[in-house]
Amino acid sequence: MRKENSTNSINEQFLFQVCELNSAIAMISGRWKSQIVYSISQGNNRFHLLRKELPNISEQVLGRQLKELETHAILVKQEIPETVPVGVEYILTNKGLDLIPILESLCNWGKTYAEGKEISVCSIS
Amino acid sequence: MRKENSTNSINEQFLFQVCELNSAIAMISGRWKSQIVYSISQGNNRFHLLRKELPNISEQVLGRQLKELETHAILVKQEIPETVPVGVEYILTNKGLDLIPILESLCNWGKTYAEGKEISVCSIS
DNA sequence: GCAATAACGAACAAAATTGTGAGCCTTATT
DNA sequence: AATAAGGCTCACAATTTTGTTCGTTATTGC
Repeated sequence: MRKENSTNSINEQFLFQVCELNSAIAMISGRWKSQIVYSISQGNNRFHLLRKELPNISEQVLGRQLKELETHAILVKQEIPETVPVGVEYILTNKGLDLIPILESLCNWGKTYAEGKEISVCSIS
Repeated sequence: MRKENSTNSINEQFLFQVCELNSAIAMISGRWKSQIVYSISQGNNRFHLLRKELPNISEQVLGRQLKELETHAILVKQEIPETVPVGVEYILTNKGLDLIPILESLCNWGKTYAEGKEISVCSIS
């Protein structure tokens, strides 16, 4: 899927080395990702619950995003024992949980300015 | 460039309405964007300074990202008076400045786990 | 027997992002 | 006269992300 030596991925690697900020953002950007993380933190930790929360997502896309979040160790998949067919729960790791307050501040930042807080420049430079 | 009625952009709109979190992330994701914002906050607020900081970026791409950040009111362009040819400074708005501490926490979050902090799940659920 | 639920995977297609090559304007310097 | 600095823009190509279609496993309900 990824070309190892495209300028695009070379640049991506370069940024990852400049600062972890860039890899952090790469982990949480992606169409549904941060919303999925947030929904799981709210208790929607099953495949079908997430589908209900995100009615427009297709199953393939949801599965793909979950797998990527798992790759980045933001969540883990756990089979629920004694269920047939076997049910699966998605659990945030401590890494994923640490992300929640940051997502909340991003959310508040967005809200503040969407609700009309004045945007200006501080001209004393 | 954007198709108004693609599923992709419908889904994007849907997420924007679910929570400002998603629009916030949309504003800062994009190959060089958060690094540019951070660099400007560190004083690299001219086109050519940013090029020095990001040696692999092309002028076209830098210009495009700056314009998008301007569209989202994260920064503004200001001509420096009395310069010939006219110089341009990029200044973070208060919206952009408010973003900096959030970017810093994201950066720390990334660093913490990249440096090997143990990742685990809290099994008391 | 047929549909539904839960949880995906593979292959492919559509759309979006990112990068490339070239060009433009003005002034100062060599 | 040619080149460089500073700051861009356009059209197009390459790459990546996102979405679609179909198929799978196993069990319960009608």
